[in-house]
Amino acid sequence: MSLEILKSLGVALAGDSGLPADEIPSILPEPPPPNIDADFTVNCFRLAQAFKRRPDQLAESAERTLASMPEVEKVGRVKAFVNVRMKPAELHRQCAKFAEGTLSQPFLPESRRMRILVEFSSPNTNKPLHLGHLRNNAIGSSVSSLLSKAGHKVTRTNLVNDRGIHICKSMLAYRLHGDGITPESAGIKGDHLVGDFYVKFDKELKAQIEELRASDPKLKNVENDELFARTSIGAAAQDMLRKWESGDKATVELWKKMNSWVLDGFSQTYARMGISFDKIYFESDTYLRGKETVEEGLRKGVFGRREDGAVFTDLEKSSLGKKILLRPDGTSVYITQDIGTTLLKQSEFSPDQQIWVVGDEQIHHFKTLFAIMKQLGHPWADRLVHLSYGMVNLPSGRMKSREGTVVDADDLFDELFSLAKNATLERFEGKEPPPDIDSRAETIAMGALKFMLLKFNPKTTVTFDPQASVKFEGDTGPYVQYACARISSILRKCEEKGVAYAPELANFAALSSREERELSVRAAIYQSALSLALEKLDTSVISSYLLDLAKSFSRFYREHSVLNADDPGLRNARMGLSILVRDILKDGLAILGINVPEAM
RNA sequence: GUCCCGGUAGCUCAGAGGAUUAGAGCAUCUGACUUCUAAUCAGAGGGUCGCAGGUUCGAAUCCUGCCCGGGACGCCA
Repeated sequence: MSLEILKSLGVALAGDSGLPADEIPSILPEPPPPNIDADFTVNCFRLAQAFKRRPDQLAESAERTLASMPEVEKVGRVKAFVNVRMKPAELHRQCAKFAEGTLSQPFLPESRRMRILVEFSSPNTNKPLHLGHLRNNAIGSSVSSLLSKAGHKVTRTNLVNDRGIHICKSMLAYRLHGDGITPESAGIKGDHLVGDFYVKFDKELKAQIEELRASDPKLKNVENDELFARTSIGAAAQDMLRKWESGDKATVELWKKMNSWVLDGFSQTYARMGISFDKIYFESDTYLRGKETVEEGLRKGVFGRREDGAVFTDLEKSSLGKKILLRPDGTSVYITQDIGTTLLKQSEFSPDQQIWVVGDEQIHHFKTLFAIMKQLGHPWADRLVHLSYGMVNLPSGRMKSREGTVVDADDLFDELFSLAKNATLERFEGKEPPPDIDSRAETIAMGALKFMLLKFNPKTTVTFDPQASVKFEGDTGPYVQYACARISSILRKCEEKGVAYAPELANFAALSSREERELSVRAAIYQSALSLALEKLDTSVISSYLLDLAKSFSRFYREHSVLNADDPGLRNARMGLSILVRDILKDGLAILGINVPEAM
């Protein structure tokens, strides 16, 4: 797919280059720099490789070919950039056709569509979700949507980490100090209630460690981790974990109760974010998996056994060193579980590809996991992907739950909601505020938050400044939403005046201004943005694109009136263009998980 | 010690396998609401692209070395 004119160009250039018809590279338009008088640029530096020609030669051929086309008004060339200006009617017709194609059908050819399983979020059930989880959720969810839009069959999964010593910490603190309190009796969300006990445990642990140190000067240089089991509270937590693993009734009951509180809280947070999963795995169900696979690998000689009985694998060849898979006592480690769940997901859904959205501190872990899958001879092992992302820091540094510096997800939602509501109220000063103000404010707040999380490349460690990040002006989600709301408003006004859109009346030849041309071309390159985002698995490409398109629209809006256009031909052409732009903005925002209010 | 990621305007970030005069938002300053919504638009100032070499007609981009920041290299998860 591309502009018709560029498809023809591709055919001509391929003919010159002796490429077979089914290997014609698709040529996507690029916006020209502002000082060049053209609608779009054909970048032959980028195309040179695909056409197996030298950039300058390719550009010369392209220039000649384009100059001979009737739709073309003017062609210019700077080095290997061919700048094209089309006759307005053709420009708008071809751009609209191309952009509509992108909206209405998956942009990957059927032969390249796969079944893909994405795992993201994966929270621990000992504390509520925070800003870091929100970045994970936003990335995982938007990448899943992008993959679907491309034409892949996507399964969204979440592996909830609901067992282990950290869970027992909250449980123990609850048993010691809970006094029968419940989310209902306390009037707080279950995940927050449990999180509070986690913090309590940690405080008490710290105090006990201090006591220990004070009582014995030899402990001065011993790590806190090593002192854990020597505190009464630490030992009790370990004991609780053992009891849980052996199925002790009272322990399991408490665990079930507290976990259900946390999971209830999570569902509310997910629901508010508009995130859902096709399958939720619980580590309490899966944590014993992987052992059989490791033992089988041992029998087949893929893995080795150490003198003390531990099972390990040698990944020296991949320069990953040796990795323990089973401890000397036969118990499994973190990666053993991941081996198990990877195979479980593989057998349940037979995906062609699995993607994990997990923080970049686990890059090494996933390299190891993938190398082991390859050792085990799985043909899909080459396609496993760790989509890693950087931390979200505060201006003051890292967020630390133990120090109370985490930005809580629910609190942030509430804060953004009230800011959005106040901003909306300000705009209705002296007037009756709209009845749907709460839903508007919620849409705007979530739009601002998700856009903020998704406008950066996932790999970068980002700084979240609570003061600055919470704005609704500039490069933000609300800016893009606002462009949509304005278009809706234009269309409402048109309808009120009885001049609803009539495509057959549109005179696209009349759209000759710089703003109108630019807007059409931006709309047409939507697919380029999606393709690039897919290739990089980076939805920030889409955020940037949507900002550009919204900016182009805002400029157009300032310069040209739709409703008061000189004649029906021009008005309908502008309406058609505006509708297309709104549809693209909505479509792109939907990939990012952002809704659009009808009015703002 | 080894490996990975980053260092671009005061701040937060874009700059796809080299390529048209390095971009955007915020912040600062100037201008635009009797008009389809000013959550907007137009404009100004602000950069030795961490440093030093190299490859190239051409480097923020590729190569080497160094400096700075973050992370990983667990029988933690």
